[in-house]
Parts: sequence; C-alpha cells; structure tokens
Amino acid sequence: MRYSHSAQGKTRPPQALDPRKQPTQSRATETVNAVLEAAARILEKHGFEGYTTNAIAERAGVSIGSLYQYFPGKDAVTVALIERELTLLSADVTEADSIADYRDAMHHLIKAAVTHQMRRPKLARLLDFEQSRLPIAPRIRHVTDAIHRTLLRTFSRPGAPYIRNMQEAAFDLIAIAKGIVDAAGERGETDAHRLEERVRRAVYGYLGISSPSRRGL
Amino acid sequence: MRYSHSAQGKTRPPQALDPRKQPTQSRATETVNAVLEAAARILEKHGFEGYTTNAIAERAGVSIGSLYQYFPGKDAVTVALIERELTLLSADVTEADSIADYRDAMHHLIKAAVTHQMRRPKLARLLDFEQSRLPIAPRIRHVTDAIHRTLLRTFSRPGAPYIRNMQEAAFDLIAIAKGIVDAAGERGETDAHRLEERVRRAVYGYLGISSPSRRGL
DNA sequence: AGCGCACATGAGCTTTCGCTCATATTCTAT
DNA sequence: ATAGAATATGAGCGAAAGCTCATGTGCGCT
Repeated sequence: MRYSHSAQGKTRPPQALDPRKQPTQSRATETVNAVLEAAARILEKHGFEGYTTNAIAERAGVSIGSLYQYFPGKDAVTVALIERELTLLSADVTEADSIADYRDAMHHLIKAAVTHQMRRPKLARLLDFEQSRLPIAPRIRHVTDAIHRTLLRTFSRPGAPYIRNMQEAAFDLIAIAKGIVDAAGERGETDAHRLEERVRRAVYGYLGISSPSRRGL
Repeated sequence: MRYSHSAQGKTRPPQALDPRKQPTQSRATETVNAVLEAAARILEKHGFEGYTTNAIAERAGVSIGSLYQYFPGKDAVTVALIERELTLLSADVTEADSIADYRDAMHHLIKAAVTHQMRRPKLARLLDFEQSRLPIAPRIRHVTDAIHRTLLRTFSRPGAPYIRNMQEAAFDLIAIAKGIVDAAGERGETDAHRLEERVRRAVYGYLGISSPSRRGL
C-alpha cells in the first residue's frame, strides 16, 4: 500500500491534485510551482537518492504539510513534474504540423526531441524512468498522445517515404533519439548540434531515406 | 560505503586440496548464484519496489545473514548481477572478432546486442539504470571495455566505411540498440528478428552505409 | 474587536529497510 | 567422539522516509 495513485484512498475533501484550476495567480499556484521546481532540482543534483518529500518541501521553501495540501502523495509530485516537462516538448513538437515540407517537418521533430532531452538531461532521463514505473496517468497520456499523433501526421505527408508500420516507427524514432541523447548526456556531451546530426543519420537510415545534404559522414 | 566485488572480503581457503569435491560446486558459489538469480527475478517481477535484501535472501532460500556473508552490501549484489549479465553479452559480442567479413561482423554485433536486451528485457533495463547510478565498479568496467574494444576493432576492419569518430560511434550504436529494444520491450514486443531488422536500419543509416539485405523498408 | 475560514507548520507516528550479532548448526580434523 | 573452525540463522536495531494532525497564523467580514 505504498505509492498512492493520482486518485486518493482517504477522504481528502478539498481539491488536492489540480494545479491549474483557478484563474488567479494564487499562492496555491506559486507553491505548486515551487514544489515542482524543487523536485526537479533535487532529481538533477542527487537523483532518486535524495528525492524525498521532506527534501522537496524544504528546498521549495514550504512546509511538508503544505506539500501534502497540494499533492496527494509523493508520486503525484513526480507525475505533475513529468506532465510539466512533457507539455513543453509537446508544444515544440506540434509546431511541425504547420510546416509544409516533409523534410523540414522531420528536421523540426528531431530538433525538438534532441533539444528537449538536452535541456535538462539528467532530469529528462530520470523522469522517463519514473514514467515507466508509475501507473499511467491520464494527464500524461494525453500529452504523449498528442506528440504521437503529430509524428503520425508527419509520416502521412505528401512527399514522405512509404513506412510500413507508422505506429511502430513513431515509437522507434523517439526511442532512437532518447537512446542516443541520454547515453551522450551521461558521458557529459553537451553539443546539441552534433547530437542532432547523429540522431538524424540514424533516423533517416531507419526510415530508408538518404540523409539530406550532409557531409559524407 | 558499501558496494564492491561479488565475493567476500575475508580469506577464503581455496577449498579442495581434497579432490573428492568435484561434482558439486562449493556451497559458497551455490549461495552466491542463488542470491543473484533471486535478485534478478525480483527485479523482473516487482522492479526496484520489491528489491530489498530481505526479499532477495528469502527468495534465494538463504538467510539474510548468509547474504551478508557473501556480499558487503545491497549494491554489491546489484553489481555482481550486472557483471554476470554483461559477461554473457561480452562473450557473445567478442565472437565478432573471429568473423572475417565486415558486414557479417556488424550483423553479429547487432544480433548480440538485441538478443541480450531481449533475453530478459525488464532486467536488462533496470540493471542498465542501476549501472548509471552506482559508482563505476572495476569488474564491470573491465567487461564493458572488452565490448567496446570489439566494436572499435570491427570499425577498423578492411571493408568498413570511414567513421569519423569511432569512440563516439561505438557508444551511439549501443545506445540505438538499447533505446529501440527497451522501448519495444516496454510495449510488450517480443519478436527479436523484427527488432533486429529495425536496429540494423538505424545503425546502418547512422554509419552511412546502405542497408544490405534490402527489404524495401 | 471578534469570529471564522483557509491555509501553513513541523514534531512526530508508522512502516520499511539495510544491516548486525549473539546464537545455532554443520563441517573437518584428530 | 570431540573439539574447534566455518558457516548459517533470524530477531531486532537504528535510521530514513512517507505522511498525519493538532496547533498556529493571516485575512476578510461584520
């Protein structure tokens, strides 16, 4: 009976989990944001090792009681953080929908993926891992689905190569980008452009299209 | 703090000046193996959630005290398990050194990587994560270095394409394979051949060589 | 001023988990 | 058979972590 899911067992009367409910730039929102950023920073600095609710609250400058006023449990903090980060990525990714040329759209997608994973590399990696451990939260599902749909739409463009299994390809492309960037991040690489170029080679190879322009490797 | 090698720190008598002890491995080895396999099974079934020393000992059919007789701490169990799994991979990978043709060697490497990651997908994924969290154990370093060297040797074969940065390429290839296979494993895919084919496309694209045995994609 | 509501606080409860150590058991040598 | 070394056992200790709740504090309203 450890990890509490997003929903709650006990009768906790008031609002709890929803960070964006009131139109006011309220103290509640401030606290929620402070907690999320504190959680992010702790994950980046100490990993799961130091990722405790007490540490998060202290770093956020709020009491532990306040943290539990806005989040039903530790996992809810993590889920909210995942949602926050994925929303940033999603906003970037969906821009591809308004790019006419297929190649330009693909380029944009790869850049978005690499940029996201490089922005806060350790955080992205750790959250990714937690996401696989946690029960699938609808709020997260919603965001990842939007990303996925943009990929599928891009694959269906005029000018796009034939792709046997688009669903599969969408997952694989994300996996390739994450794989290369995460591993590089762990080794301390920081040059996003180089990484982008390498991811592009792998992705274009995967899709069976020749690398555009490009130096001969 | 804890971590360290798989065996004990005390002076263990080399056992067996008495030749009658042949058919059964020593009890120490039995216990160590039981513990490692128990640890593996718990990780596969419950993830880090249920990965406690008491649970490992119980599942291995030994007492918690015995576990600590052979391992200086919990992390040492994990390190030994990582070493055990990586050694299997390494044995497979280094076979590539005795394959004459460059393409055949690459094919073998990719197959080995995919097979390893697919054999016990969840275990491989979790151990991979732990490896990044733990201080670098020399025994593990040794095994991964051997794998890495085989990759570099393969890249240097006659017939191999020009590769600008072989170190980087070696890391990237492993990352691509892990990325694709891990993500697929999480979605429940089990067809190793299909995965191999996809990894090959990405890898060959990355290396800038056209995919051999052409299925039109 | 007085009242009541909304939220903040943090000491501390409860449980879990890594690990120890006093004791028991098994093995080996004589 | 007996001593003594080697090894196994598991109750339980100390620390850590998630979470609660009795109490405190600020604020709007009358």
